[in-house]
Amino acid sequence: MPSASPRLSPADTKTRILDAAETLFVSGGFESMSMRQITGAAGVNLAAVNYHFGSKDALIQAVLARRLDPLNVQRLALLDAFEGTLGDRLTCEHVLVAMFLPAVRIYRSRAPMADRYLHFIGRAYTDPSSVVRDFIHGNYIETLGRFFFAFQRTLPELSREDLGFRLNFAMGALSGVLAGGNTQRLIRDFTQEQGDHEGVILSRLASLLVAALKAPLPGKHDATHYADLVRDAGPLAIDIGEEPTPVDEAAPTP
Amino acid sequence: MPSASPRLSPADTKTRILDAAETLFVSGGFESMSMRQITGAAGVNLAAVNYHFGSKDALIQAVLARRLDPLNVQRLALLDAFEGTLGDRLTCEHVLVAMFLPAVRIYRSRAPMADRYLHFIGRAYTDPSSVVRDFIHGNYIETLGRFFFAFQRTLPELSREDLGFRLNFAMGALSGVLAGGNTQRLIRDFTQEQGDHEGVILSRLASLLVAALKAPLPGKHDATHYADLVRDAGPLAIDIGEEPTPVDEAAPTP
DNA sequence: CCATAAATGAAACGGACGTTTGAAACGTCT
DNA sequence: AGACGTTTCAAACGTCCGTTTCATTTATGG
Repeated sequence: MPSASPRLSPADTKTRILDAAETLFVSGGFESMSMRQITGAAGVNLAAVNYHFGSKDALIQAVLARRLDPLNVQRLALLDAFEGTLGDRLTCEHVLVAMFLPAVRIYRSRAPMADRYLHFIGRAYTDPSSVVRDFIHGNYIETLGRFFFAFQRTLPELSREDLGFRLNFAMGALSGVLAGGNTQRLIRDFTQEQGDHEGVILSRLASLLVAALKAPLPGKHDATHYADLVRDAGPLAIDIGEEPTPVDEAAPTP
Repeated sequence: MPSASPRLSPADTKTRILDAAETLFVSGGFESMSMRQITGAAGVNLAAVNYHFGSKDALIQAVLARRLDPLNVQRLALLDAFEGTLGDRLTCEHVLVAMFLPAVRIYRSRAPMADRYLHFIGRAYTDPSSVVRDFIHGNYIETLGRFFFAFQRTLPELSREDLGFRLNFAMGALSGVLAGGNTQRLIRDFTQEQGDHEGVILSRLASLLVAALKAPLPGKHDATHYADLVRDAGPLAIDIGEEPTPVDEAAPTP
């Protein structure tokens, strides 16, 4: 009879911890995943996380970096390639493709894992904990900055702050969708009956985001159409309570 | 000299707790807000939360219900009014108006508070904790069900599951946008230079969501356009690591 | 084969968590 | 005034948290 539990290689231990932490993070967010849950699910000792990563904060940063770093590398490489090839003929659509094609390709190359991967991205971008938010902001502001200037080149009529805001809008919408999971169904739906060529997927996704990025023209007709509906609705007595008293951030208990 | 801290009325105590909890929830999510933070910020005793609400879980449910219940009441009333008035002439756009007009009116009626209000809604719909998720799902599945059938009436060509999925998509996108905060800027942007009549706001919002709800027609032209861009991108060597070993949800430490 | 570094294991650390307790302070009656 | 129900208060409860310690086991190089 072989030994009951053969020792794992160090690389295996680190990978098992990362995998377990990633799963728990997707299902409950950063604050709700405990070291004992992580190490228990990974089948390693409780002290292993602090030994291999240093702390829980450092662990979640490793979890995030493992998935998001290669994505950003590919995005920047694609943007560089487009800019080098096209020069001034670069369009807003090219930049969008550079942003989303890497994720779409990952989806297609790893079908069983891709759904989880995209769900993870959505969770990472919407997690409320400051550890995750600060990491996302700190480590990807560089990538976002590059894309910001690229978009600015292709949409010169937008001011700095206009563009920054609309980029936030587009990223927020995408994150919200991904955080809901079930992106496999999303992509299948967006590519119905056409075969899932990457071009089709991207055209569906981009058509929504281009609408947010390019300033919608006034379009009096639509406005008045909805104004009619609003008039039909009549007045609504809405009461959502009083203005809350501001919270002072003083220490709770000394 | 008057007494240092005059006793508050019970209603004030409950309201102060709700306000403080709401603020802390928006800034850090459910799991990261502690009872000592909440009561400290509200200026009440630590035991007050358990006395007035019973538990931390019950408190967050009260926080959520205070803001979301009146919203759903208004949404359902508006939907009823539309259905009663229009009958079979009800359109997909009417149902969208019934869903979003209450939030838009709240925004307009309480300018300084509305931004925080919409930010709160976004956080509530994206919080990863199971307490919040279960409450959202349990208490609003009824409202969602009513809107589901209304949408189904106006979009009969979509199957049950098709429509359910696309509703999830639309709600996810909206939640992601709202969770990012700064919705004041969003609405100002969507209504630029036209005065912020409700009809204009809704036409901007709805134009995005209608695109998600109504099945996008194949549109070969767009697809091939993006396919060209994808071809320009060339092959990408993407490695996101191995398939993670599944996590067994066994108890961490007995 | 033994010395050395790397990795794991079991157990405990101080602290923060949500919750409970029991007494004190308050408002409200007859 | 006094009794009663309600609300506040300080203090402590047991539990779980992230982290640390230190002995032990495993792999590696001379």
